[in-house]
Amino acid sequence: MITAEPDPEPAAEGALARSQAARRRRVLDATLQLAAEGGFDAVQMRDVAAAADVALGTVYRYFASKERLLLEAMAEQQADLRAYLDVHPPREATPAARVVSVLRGANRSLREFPDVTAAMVRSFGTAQIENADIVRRVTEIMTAIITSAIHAPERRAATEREVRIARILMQVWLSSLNGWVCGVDGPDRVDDDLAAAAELLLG
Amino acid sequence: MITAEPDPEPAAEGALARSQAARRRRVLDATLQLAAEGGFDAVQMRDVAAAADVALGTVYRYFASKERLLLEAMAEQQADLRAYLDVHPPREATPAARVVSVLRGANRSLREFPDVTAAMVRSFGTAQIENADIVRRVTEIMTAIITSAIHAPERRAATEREVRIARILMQVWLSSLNGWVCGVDGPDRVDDDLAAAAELLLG
DNA sequence: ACAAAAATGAGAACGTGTTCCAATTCCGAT
DNA sequence: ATCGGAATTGGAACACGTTCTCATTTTTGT
Repeated sequence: MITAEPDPEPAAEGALARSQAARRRRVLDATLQLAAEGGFDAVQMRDVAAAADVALGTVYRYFASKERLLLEAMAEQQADLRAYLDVHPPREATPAARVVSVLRGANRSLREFPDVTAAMVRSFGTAQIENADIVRRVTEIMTAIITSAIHAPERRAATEREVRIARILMQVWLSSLNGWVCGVDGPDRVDDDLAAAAELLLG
Repeated sequence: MITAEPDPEPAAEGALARSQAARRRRVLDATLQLAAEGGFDAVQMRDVAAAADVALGTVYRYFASKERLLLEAMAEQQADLRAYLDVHPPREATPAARVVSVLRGANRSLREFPDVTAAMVRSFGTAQIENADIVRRVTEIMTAIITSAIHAPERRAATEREVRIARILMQVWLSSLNGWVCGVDGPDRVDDDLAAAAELLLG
């Protein structure tokens, strides 16, 4: 079992690493599944463990808290979006139009699973110091998505000013999502806020 | 006891209303006290009740949840700030400078009690639909504070553009506070973000 | 002053996130 | 094939937000 590797995957270290990766994935998938069905409250750790076919303690071995679990799922989601956009950059003519296009697309996805989005945004809003690293990672990915949109398709380095603008847009995005999932505003408001901000900052 | 009113207060409806107001105040004060000492986690409902010299059930009669309790405290805090600024409007020459001045002052206060701020911002970030009304109230007050700063000392109605800018600044403010209380950024970053945004939007 | 109604107090009880533990299983190396 | 250590399991246990009950007090209307 040490030398014989029936697994076509050449990268993985060994059986342990593979089964751990599989476990981790099952837990994340169970989380998304439960969140899609009933939002934050439906993501109950005992249920996550059961759905992932794993013991409760194992969930906590992989994710230190429910908050962390949802934040890691969020980071993964954003990383996926970023990877997609690397392959399919926006084709609009102006920076403002590209930003609006990208973020509208992202919001369209988020709206398809409002409970998942709500669970993630809520976890984001409650994040504590012990999760600062993922929160930072998420914000960095979101900011990177926006800077890429600003000067796509050319991939030069972002200017100081562009970085500041991207950060503001990221913050508007997050605040607006929060307003949506809280029920303060409708989902269209997210798009509207971002379009207005992009216009004012880049138009 | 019906006609005789030893209380100098003429406005209140009756003894009940007065004792209720007093109770409510005690609960809010106890909340702030506990939050100041140990942040969100130290605001434990049983402790709030004990510190306010009130039964646990009574706390819940006045505030439907811990989240609501902290959000009402936040709304009150913001309302106080707004009232203060009505009396002491910023005297800087440009809109951007006035906005920066007002928000720096607000942040200075928030920094004095970081745990209180953290508790409030955290409650804001987790808000559910049942608290949409206070979340909206808080955001409206914050936005009003900013619009006032934009065109103080003259008190004309805000233009459409000004309202949109004020909303963006409010969202930047909230996101930045969230970044601070999460430990992602230092407290100075809040001021920096707002100064940069004000410059870009109003400069 | 008295009766009905509302508010409060005191505390038990429940749900869910989190922690902890003993027993077991699995992996990697000899 | 087997051993030592790590990972996992299953489940108990704990903490705190929340709900509920019932007795007691306070307020209101007559």
